[in-house]
This record gives sequence, structure tokens and C-alpha cells, in this order.
Amino acid sequence: MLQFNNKDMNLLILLSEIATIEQLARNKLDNALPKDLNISSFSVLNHFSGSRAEKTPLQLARSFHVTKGAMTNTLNKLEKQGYIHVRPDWNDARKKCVSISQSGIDARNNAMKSIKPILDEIIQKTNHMTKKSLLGDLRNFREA
Amino acid sequence: MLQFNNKDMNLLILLSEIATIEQLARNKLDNALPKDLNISSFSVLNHFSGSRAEKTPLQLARSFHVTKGAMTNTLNKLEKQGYIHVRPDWNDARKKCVSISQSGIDARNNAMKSIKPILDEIIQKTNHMTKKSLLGDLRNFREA
DNA sequence: CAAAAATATTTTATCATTGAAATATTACTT
DNA sequence: AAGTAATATTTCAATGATAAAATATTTTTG
Repeated sequence: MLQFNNKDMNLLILLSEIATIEQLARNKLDNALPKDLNISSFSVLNHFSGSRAEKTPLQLARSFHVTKGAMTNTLNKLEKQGYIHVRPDWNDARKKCVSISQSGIDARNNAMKSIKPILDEIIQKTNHMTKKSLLGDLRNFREA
Repeated sequence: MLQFNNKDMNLLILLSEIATIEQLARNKLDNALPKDLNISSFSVLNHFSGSRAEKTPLQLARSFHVTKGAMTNTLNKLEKQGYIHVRPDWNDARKKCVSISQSGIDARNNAMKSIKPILDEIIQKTNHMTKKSLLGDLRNFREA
């Protein structure tokens, strides 16, 4: 039988561990969020709560590493909900400019409140770990 | 405006970093795999290459943290492809017993060869990191 | 300036997953 | 032993993502 080296296998295990965490976290958060906000929509709103500067759909798609079509979907939903403003870019008709609305900010804050118990639970359970170095390691890892 | 504590925000950032890595890795691997094997199918085959013991669909669903319906799908595909054997459990008619076939082993080895360049590239790029402690940290993190 | 290439968004078909319901079998309870 | 609860699998509708094609606009190039 073919033999693969340990490094390859260990990397697969590491990646599968990451996938598992992602899946569990996604499910927990998804269920905790208000039913009119899925994780994708919440992420976009949350993104704008850091900086309210306008972004184009393409910039957002890149930020979240999703396809442009997926971002079109998410933005359409958010716009119908009144959580974002979308306007043409007057200098370049190919582009649009997306920003968060006041009710979008409210929805984001409300969503944050509903997932806070889960976040706090995780924080409490992982209090012994240094999440700071973990985050750094993961960032380095992602670069590759 | 509402205020959320730094720990909550940092945790969200950490989770989003994990999600990003998962997405990038999944895409890279998915594209590299033979077109008749997606990651889910490959994972099941790879699972059996560690221990060829029979497993029930439910056990597999739990191992991979997917729903039972998702596992039914994956197993149906693998069976049609001839990569697994599925037989009734003679002691309990509710259950089935799944095992890997010889061509399943071949397909798994072949798939491994096709993703090896990607794995090696990641390994090389992250050679400076101690992936061992990272894996431990992530495991602890997942428990929570 | 006209043609070609690049950029931005939307549309379309396809796919994998989920949660819940349906079905079937086995285990428990009294 | 009958009825209820638990377990295992499949089916189904809905969802959210992808890749690729379609459309529109702007930039580059010859």
C-alpha cells in the first residue's frame, strides 16, 4: 500500500479540526441569531459596525472570501430588509456603494445581544488558553 | 451606541479567522481532488484508510459532524462509484455496515496523490510554526 | 478613435447541506 | 404481550454557496 508521510497526514488532521470547529461554531451562532439574519448577513452588518465607510459589493465579497454572486444575494436580502443603503457610484457606473443604515446598526446590535451568551460561554470555557497567540498562529497559517 | 466587550469581539475575529482558513483550504483541496471525489467523499474514504473496520452511517455522520441525511447522500454516491461496500447489519435491521472497497482504497490513494502538492506547499510555508501546539490548542478550543 | 481587455455586477444552473418528517425496527415499561 | 419510547435510515423542501455565462461600463492599446 502507498505510504504518505506523517506531515501530510497531520496537516489533514489539522485542517479537519479547523473545519470541525468552523462547523460547530457556525451552527451554534446560526441558531442563536434572530431568524431574519443568517451568519453571512450578520457578518456584513458587523463589518460595517467597525467602519461605516462605504464599500463596493466586490470589496465585500473579497473581505468575506465569498463569490460575487453570493454577495449579490446577501446584499439583496439586506437591502430588502432595510439594513443597508445601496447607491450607484456616480463616477463609475459599474460600481455600487454599500453602507449600513440606522436600522442595520440596530439589527446588528440586537443580533450581538442574542449571540453574546454563546460567545461568553466559549470564552469562559477557553479561559485557560491564550487565544491571542492562537489567533496569531492561525493568521500565519492562513497566509500560507 | 451599545458597547460589547473586547473579548466578545476578539472571539468573533478568531472564529472568522477559522472560517476563512476553512474556506480557503476547502476550495484549494476541492479543486485539486479528482472531479469524481468531493471533500466529503474523500474524507469518508480517508477515514477508512486509517481503520478499515465497518462503521454505521450514523457513526460516520457523527464522526464528520454532518447530518444523517448528508451522510446518506455521500454514502449513496460512494456506493454507486463502487468505492464502499454497504451491507445490512444482521443483528439489527435498522442499521447498515459500511466498509471501504479495494477500488475505494485505490481512489483514496489516487486522491491523496493529487492533493499532495497542496499539502506540501502549506507545510513548506508554515514550516516555521509549531503546528503541533496549534493542533492541541484547536482541539481544546473545539471542546468548548 | 476604435477595438480589445479589464472590471463590476447579476443571472443561471448545480450542488451539498440542513432540519424536519416519514418509515422501519428494536428496546423499554408495566 | 401491548403500547410507548428510542434508535437508524431515508426522503423532502428550503437554503446558501459555487462556477461560469451574460450584461454593462470603463480603461488600455495600437
